[in-house]
Amino acid sequence: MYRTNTCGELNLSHVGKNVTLSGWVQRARDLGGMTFVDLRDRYGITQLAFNMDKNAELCLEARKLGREYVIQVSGLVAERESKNLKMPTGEIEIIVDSLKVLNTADVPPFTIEDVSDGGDELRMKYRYLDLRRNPLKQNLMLRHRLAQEVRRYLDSKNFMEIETPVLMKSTPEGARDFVVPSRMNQGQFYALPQSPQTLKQILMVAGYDRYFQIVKCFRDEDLRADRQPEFTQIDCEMSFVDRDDIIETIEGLMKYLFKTVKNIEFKDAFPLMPYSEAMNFYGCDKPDLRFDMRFVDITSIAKGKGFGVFDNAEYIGAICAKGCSEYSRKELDALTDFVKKPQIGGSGLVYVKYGADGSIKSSVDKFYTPEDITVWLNAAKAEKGDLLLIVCGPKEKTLKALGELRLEMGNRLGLRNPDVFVPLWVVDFPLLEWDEESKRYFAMHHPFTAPVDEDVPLFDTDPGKIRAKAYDLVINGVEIGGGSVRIHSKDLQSKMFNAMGYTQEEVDYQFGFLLNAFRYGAPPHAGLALGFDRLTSMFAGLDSIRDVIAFPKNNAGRDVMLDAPSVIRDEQLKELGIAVVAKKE
RNA sequence: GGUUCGGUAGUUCAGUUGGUUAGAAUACAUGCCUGUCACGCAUGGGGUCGCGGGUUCGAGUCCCGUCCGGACCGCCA
Repeated sequence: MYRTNTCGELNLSHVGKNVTLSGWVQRARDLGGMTFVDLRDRYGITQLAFNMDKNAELCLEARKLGREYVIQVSGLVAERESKNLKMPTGEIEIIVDSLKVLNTADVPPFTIEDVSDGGDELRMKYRYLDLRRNPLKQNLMLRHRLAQEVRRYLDSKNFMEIETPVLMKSTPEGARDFVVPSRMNQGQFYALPQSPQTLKQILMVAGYDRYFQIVKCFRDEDLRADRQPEFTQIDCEMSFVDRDDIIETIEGLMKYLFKTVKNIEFKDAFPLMPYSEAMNFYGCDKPDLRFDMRFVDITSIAKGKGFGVFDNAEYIGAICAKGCSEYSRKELDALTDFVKKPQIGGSGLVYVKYGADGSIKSSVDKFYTPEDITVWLNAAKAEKGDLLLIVCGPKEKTLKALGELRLEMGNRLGLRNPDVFVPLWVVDFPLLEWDEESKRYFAMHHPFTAPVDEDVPLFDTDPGKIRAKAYDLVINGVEIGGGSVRIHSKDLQSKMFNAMGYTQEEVDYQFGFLLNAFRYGAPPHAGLALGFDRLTSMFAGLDSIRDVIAFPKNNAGRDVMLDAPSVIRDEQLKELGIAVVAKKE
């Protein structure tokens, strides 16, 4: 028997018991007359004590132990002479009477401590060592807990977990597909699912009216801190429901998760915000509502006073930064530089300092009287001591820049506390998005998304104005999930494909299987998918999803531990009927 | 495809206007130490300054190229 107990569970109540433990050597402290060894396993750390007086031979053995050696010890649980109340097992130690080295270990390339000295690349290469560290272990335990609670909750609501295939069919729109060559059908390819979208809709046709799956999805796009080429979704679909049923169900799930996993209670319903409001007042479709700082449109009241930059602008917007009227020239210059960065896209920044003494000082004093500026301050509900930041230019671009500036100010003012969670639903997204390059409409969500009923006539007049029965769950500025009510009527689906410029042949080739299914009694249905990695990282208080994934890929989409992707043998290629044009060795 | 930051000891980093033998901490090794728990003290080994080219009397430092890594933009229905 390798062990009678784990390294995390022994305490004063076990004193006097003989136990056997197995684990890794965290660290050894050799004091000369005695040696202490911290033994670690998944459950914790237990101190082992070796004494020269009592057992010199064994103590000398213990001195030879290196970091990360795998050992097995037996001995007596004893109360410590000097306790360490910082650790759960800190009141006891094991007086070891037998020690067995199960395996030696090379010196690890970085320290296996809570705060490691290892850089990202090294930790990825030796991921199995990184995963021994507490922070990573906590993250994976959190992920496991969340997955179990998701299953428990959805099961209690009559959802069925049904697996869908990983070898699927390539879809033309949306992200690039990862493809898998078929040996038995040479020249043909499977695609890995970007989401099980079409199959879950077919499950609705099949009558499984409440489906869910915690499922891997794949997108061959560039990576980010919060984007991996393979990621996990909590995928849901329901029949005989409308938008508000989905919102209610998923909100119930989220509240349950927050309560059971983080002990945070949400009493009120999550607010609904139309897409247009999010864009006009926060400059993005996933506003961070941990702080207010809504945009104030001062276009009409700031124009026409002879200040060319404003007079020629399509839109002039302001945000009010509370208590920032004493910002220095240097700070304002830094903010101006921030706004003018190419990624942000603003052309410049105008400020108004509303001093605590009621004084008004702005960068446009030459063009505006204090009375003019007071009108802006009132519009922004600014108080003495506040700072007004104003950006102007083409409307869409300016809203985006102002949105980035708002987040930057939120960071600077410490208003984005990771321990505070503010959820909302963004609704009424546009159904279609015009693409300048290909001169046609694309589905903003996907081509099976239903339009808002009263907007259907717009298919014939102004498709760009149609609102969709789509909804995103946003928490703290992060898109946690999204979904829609699906089209189940053949006529409506045709209108949709027409608006997107599809020919009947293209529709049949790409979506024939789904439309066929819909001919046999498709129920009204709707669904949603939650980003499981993002949800977990948010619960863990992390910005990156990499540390909540056991084996993530790096910035370039590589697994540096496995060294994948890699070239394959010529025989393999030949068998698949594939010729590689350019090989990257 | 683009922007930007970085690459120096096993590891994390410092390294001044270009200047003589490239440092610190930690890890590692050895020795001392009987209540440590980030133990302590002493000693020691450890470097292709990512790679290639250039400027220069002289390059870790400046220039060009390239590779690798991070963050971001594009992209992600």
